[in-house]
Amino acid sequence: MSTTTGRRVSEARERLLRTASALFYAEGIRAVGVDRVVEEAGVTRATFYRHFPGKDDLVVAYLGVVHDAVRDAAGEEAGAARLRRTVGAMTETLCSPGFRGCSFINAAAEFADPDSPVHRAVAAHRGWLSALFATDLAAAGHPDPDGAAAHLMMLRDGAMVAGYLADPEVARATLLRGLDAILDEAG
Amino acid sequence: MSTTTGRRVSEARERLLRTASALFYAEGIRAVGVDRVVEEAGVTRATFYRHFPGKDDLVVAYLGVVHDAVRDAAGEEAGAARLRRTVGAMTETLCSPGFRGCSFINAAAEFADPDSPVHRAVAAHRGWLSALFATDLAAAGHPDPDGAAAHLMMLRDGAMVAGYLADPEVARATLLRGLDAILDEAG
DNA sequence: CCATAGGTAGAACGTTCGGTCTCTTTCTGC
DNA sequence: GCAGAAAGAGACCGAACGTTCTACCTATGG
Repeated sequence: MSTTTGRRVSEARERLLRTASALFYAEGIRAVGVDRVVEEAGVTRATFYRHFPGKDDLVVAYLGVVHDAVRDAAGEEAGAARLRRTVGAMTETLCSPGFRGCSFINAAAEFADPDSPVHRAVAAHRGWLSALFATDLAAAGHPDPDGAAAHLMMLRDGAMVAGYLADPEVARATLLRGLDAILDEAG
Repeated sequence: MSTTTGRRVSEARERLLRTASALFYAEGIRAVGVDRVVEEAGVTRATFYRHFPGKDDLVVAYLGVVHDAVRDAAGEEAGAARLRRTVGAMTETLCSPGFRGCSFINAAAEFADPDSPVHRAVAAHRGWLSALFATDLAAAGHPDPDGAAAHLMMLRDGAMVAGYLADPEVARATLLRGLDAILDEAG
């Protein structure tokens, strides 16, 4: 077990990932070069390439960070409560300053090739989220969990876009109202 | 009036714009360089820079082409009919092969700076579309045209994303059903 | 018939891109 | 105290980026 004691899982790697996440989200992925990330992380190029095979891997790691945050916000036990918690967390993010839309939707806009690792990561997250919605809806006794999950996913996507390019408060209220309506269809 | 007779408003310019539109939409704006556009349009760099001050202007022109197409699909006389026609045209696009989402949402993902000409063009189109929705809703006798327009805009945005990253048929049906529900609130 | 505008052709600009390299320093575990 | 991994410093690569340039050709309109 007891692996390298000192700086645990590489302090430089964490700084790299944190810096890249902020930059990619705020300015766009293709708009930010490796130079920028490396410089603002206070790390040398050599160090970057020791931790990541290439820029694409950094992008995938960035999306992994966002995915983990959503997963952690959701929690464990399936049901209407988790659904409200998950969607509630989204509406919080939606209205916070610096919100620039959904990381995954934005990434898919930049990486069109379905075979690209980045595009695959987007598809994986969206598949996971849809499945979570469907599971919770089923646990809440919804007669058509899959259809309702697809519907809810669309509402969420619209809210994410509107939170960036329109009024976040309206987006928040509309998404919450939509969730209530879907939950009303269940028991 | 009678300006240059021959090739009307510059054949080369039109080829440039057509090629750029296809490329930008299919692969992303930052992913496509001037070299690619110029080469695939069968035109030299000098010709490109005689017609466009720079790449940004080409991007804005591309968004203008898309905007014009939406405007033409909408038509003139305000009301429920125009609303159905406009949204109906969107659901057609949504389900057609090669659909890669909304040009404006995708452009905003790549151009984060609100002062950028590209971001401004996105905001302008979205403002125009929201206003069109509100006008039609008001003409149809909706009690809260602005609120309903914001709601419809969110449904549209969600459908655009879902048409690209999820099931287009579901997106189409859900958007159409949402429009009906909103129209039911009116007379 | 000549001026002019729009086109082609293609070299070149400086910058940035993603990525690789060598050399030295620092820290940890044995 | 010494081996070895992790990181710093920074030069370097070829390619692509957006952009500018000169030179020549070819239509038109006056």
